[in-house]
Amino acid sequence: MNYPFTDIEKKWQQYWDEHETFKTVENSSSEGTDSRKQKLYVLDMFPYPSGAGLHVGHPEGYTATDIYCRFKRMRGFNVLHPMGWDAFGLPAERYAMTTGIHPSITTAENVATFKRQIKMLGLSYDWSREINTTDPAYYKWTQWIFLKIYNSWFDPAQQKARPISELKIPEGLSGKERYEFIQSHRLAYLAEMPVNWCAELGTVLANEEVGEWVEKGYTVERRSMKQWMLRITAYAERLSQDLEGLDWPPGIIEMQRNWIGRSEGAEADFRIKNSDRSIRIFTTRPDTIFGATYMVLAPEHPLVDIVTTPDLRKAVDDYRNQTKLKSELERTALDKEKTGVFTGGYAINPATKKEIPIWIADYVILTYGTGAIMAVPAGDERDFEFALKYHLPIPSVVLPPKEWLTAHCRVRLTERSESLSQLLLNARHLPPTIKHEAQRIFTEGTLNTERIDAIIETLYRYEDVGSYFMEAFVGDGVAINSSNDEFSIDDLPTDLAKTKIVLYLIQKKVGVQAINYKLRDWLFSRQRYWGEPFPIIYREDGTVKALPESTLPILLPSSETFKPSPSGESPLANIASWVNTNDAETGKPARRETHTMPQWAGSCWYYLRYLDPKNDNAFISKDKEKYWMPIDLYVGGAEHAVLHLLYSRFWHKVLYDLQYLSTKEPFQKLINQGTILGEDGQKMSKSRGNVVNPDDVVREYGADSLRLFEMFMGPLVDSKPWSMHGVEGVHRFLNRVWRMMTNEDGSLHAAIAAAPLTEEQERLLHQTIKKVTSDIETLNFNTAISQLMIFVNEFLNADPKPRTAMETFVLLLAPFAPHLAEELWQKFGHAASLAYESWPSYDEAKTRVDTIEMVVQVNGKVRTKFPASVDIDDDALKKMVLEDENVKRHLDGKQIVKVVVVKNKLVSLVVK
RNA sequence: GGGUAAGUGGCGGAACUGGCAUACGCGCUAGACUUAGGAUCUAGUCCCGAAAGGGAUGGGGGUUCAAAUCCCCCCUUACCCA
Repeated sequence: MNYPFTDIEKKWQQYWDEHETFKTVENSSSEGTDSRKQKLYVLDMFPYPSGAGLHVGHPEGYTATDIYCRFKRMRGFNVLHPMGWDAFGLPAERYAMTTGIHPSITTAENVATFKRQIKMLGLSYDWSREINTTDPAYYKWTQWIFLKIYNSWFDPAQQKARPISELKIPEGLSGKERYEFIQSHRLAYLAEMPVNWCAELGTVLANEEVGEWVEKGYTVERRSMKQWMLRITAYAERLSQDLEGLDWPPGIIEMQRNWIGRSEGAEADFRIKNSDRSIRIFTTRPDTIFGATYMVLAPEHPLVDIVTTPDLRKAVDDYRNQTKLKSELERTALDKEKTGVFTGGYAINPATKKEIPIWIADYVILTYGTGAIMAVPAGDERDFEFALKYHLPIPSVVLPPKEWLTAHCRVRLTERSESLSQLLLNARHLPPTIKHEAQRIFTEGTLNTERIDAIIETLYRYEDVGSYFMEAFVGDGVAINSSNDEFSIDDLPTDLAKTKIVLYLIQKKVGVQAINYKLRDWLFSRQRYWGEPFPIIYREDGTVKALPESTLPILLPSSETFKPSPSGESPLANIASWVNTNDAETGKPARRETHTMPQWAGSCWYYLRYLDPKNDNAFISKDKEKYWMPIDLYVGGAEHAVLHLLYSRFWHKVLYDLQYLSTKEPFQKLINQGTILGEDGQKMSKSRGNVVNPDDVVREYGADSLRLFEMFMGPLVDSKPWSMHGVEGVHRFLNRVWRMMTNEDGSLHAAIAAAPLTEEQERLLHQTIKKVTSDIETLNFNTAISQLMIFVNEFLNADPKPRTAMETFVLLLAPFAPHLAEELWQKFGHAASLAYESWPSYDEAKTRVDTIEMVVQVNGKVRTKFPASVDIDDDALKKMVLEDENVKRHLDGKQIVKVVVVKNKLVSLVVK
């Protein structure tokens, strides 16, 4: 017989709703009430309400935080635990394009489904704080934050954002220059950037979508367009630095670091031959500059037009067109064959003063570094490969260690061989003396390892690296072949060589020390309908004007047309009545910005809005922010390890700099729940047909069983496969709990009585309290549940069942299976919900046993076990050990060399 | 190719700072109750062995009285980066 979970769950969900059991109020000390309560902000990453509804992956994290919150409430914390909807986004828009149903309608439906499903799980959210990023009352403030970002600049001296009004403007700038100076300093700025345009789909794609459509055979083209950028790179250093104090999984911190990709190096100018222009490059290895035998510009680099000679114009243009079709990933993949074309132009290497050819190649990316590199084929894998392919010289500039040379030499010099002789004859650049010496050693037959090493080194020093070695040496070594008539770094180890060459470049005014970040500025425009409109208009003269705060929100027009225009512009561009407006100040006509913000925008700050969701006057009140922030626990999928968390941290820091927030970082502690795989161990997906729907599970076994199983499967952070049998297992457990507590007719079990606990029962009770308490604290829910099972296995058939033990158990079970626990709690005669009952405490002394099983090892093997009283003194114990028959048998005729006693665990004898 | 995490029964997993490997659950086997069972209860369940005993935490080596746990090498898987 199943316990009546459906009725119970419905009943308590209704109770919690009606009594607003989980509604949270601030209790700042000024209000006086509950000021002793410590605040706790526990947050789930809010979902995108897709049409498919919840899958069993969602409840994993939600249940974990719910258990934690319910536990903490019972421990006297003032807990904030909200939920909301990240509801702007592409799928709704796509769906709209095929069905003609407005995204706001599908979104509302999907939210309703998600909410129903989440509510059916009995999660203790404070629903009065529910937010939705598509709600104008919400996105009003998203737009407001954008204005704050737009109206700020980054002061490098103070390393922080400041209001644009505090920007110092150089004297004597004309009106236009002045405007451009200001625009170029804003944290939000317009720039010509490539978008992923797919003509067949008639839409622009997000970077992460490109792969999917290209695979399906569509052509995705890079097309340049003026777009909004956010100057996140200004914060690169702080975003990297402030990871330090966070309680995050080390792997995630590492991923953020890699994404920011800080690298130290130098920038240097290479003058273009027959021109007064020069090409600026960034390199992490300025010490290899003497080995730069050609340059490579990104195909989109603005100087390409200047350096290209008429005869090569066509080849260059063709190549540039091809590049447009490639994604950045394709371009930079190491295993792809490198391609490029010569422009006909030359530059002067500032170190060697030699003319070197300028190429373009798609493996150089315009937005990384300066979009141009000095190619040092001996010191960089990609340059090496490229130089081999196009027969460019590969001189050595850093001497690798011996082992590297031997391992990577193309010729095996292990013995007298034709190859060596051939090698030496072919070597073109060896100084004659060395050549003779080598030949002599060979013919005289005194070729030993040492001499071979010397020959290999000589080849490396004087010959073309590509001819004799298999790859580029990218490590640190000693500089060679690196001098000109006024300067040398020869014989210096890499780190010193770097310093010295940078000083030289600085002195010559052709270079500077520089730090580069892989992080790019954030492309913040989307050519979409279903997103936040920008509070921006363009005046007739082309200048940008930010709309005043008082005009917010700028509402998304309720258009029937969602398709983008053929030009790749946003669908909003088609709505003339919306686009064409007036500048309220001058009354002159103006056009609205037709791009919308990316989905990340709303999720960048949602955690703040929960604190003050109804505030019409501010995005958040200072008091509330101060009371609740930072977030004490943030749980979500690892797929957001980089972008969402980075973008949020960036916005947070801007708002912090502008003194709207009191914390530098939003998410103090972060946990990534693992993926729940299908029953077959594969990722759950419709196409594999292994998707588990939580509705089915709840109908069949109840929400408490679903919750319990998701937590029992294994550690929260691991990925693990689903198992219906496993759900049945925990469901059986809940049935046993029910039978332990109730009679057939549902009344409180007859055996429950005010009886004293046996010593054993008492110990198990206290051990259970202890284990469950510490396991919830550390989020080890699987082992907490095991302990609850052990308890039930013991008490199920006990008679009498001591009432205190039973009531305590209900409280321990409550965070995991709250519906069942509430129902049982009521059966015990309690009128109110147990949500704020105080959590059971335990007595450490009562968790201890007084006899333990002592293990005796002889030479590392367990030979016997016997009961011994706790804390027995060593001498008495030894005596017992030596009297033991089994031990005697193994000691027979041997000497005891050593005795190790581990208190209350074991005795280990070493005998000979 | 680089980085990170992980590899324990038929399966999910447990084992605190090195101290009885396999808790808890699933599955399986036998039995009980039942008209019936995909309900419930009882017992058993790492491998070899009749037993004594021996072996086993991906593989190999090391440190130690003692290693799933610490160190070195290798293999495999997952994720991230290139």
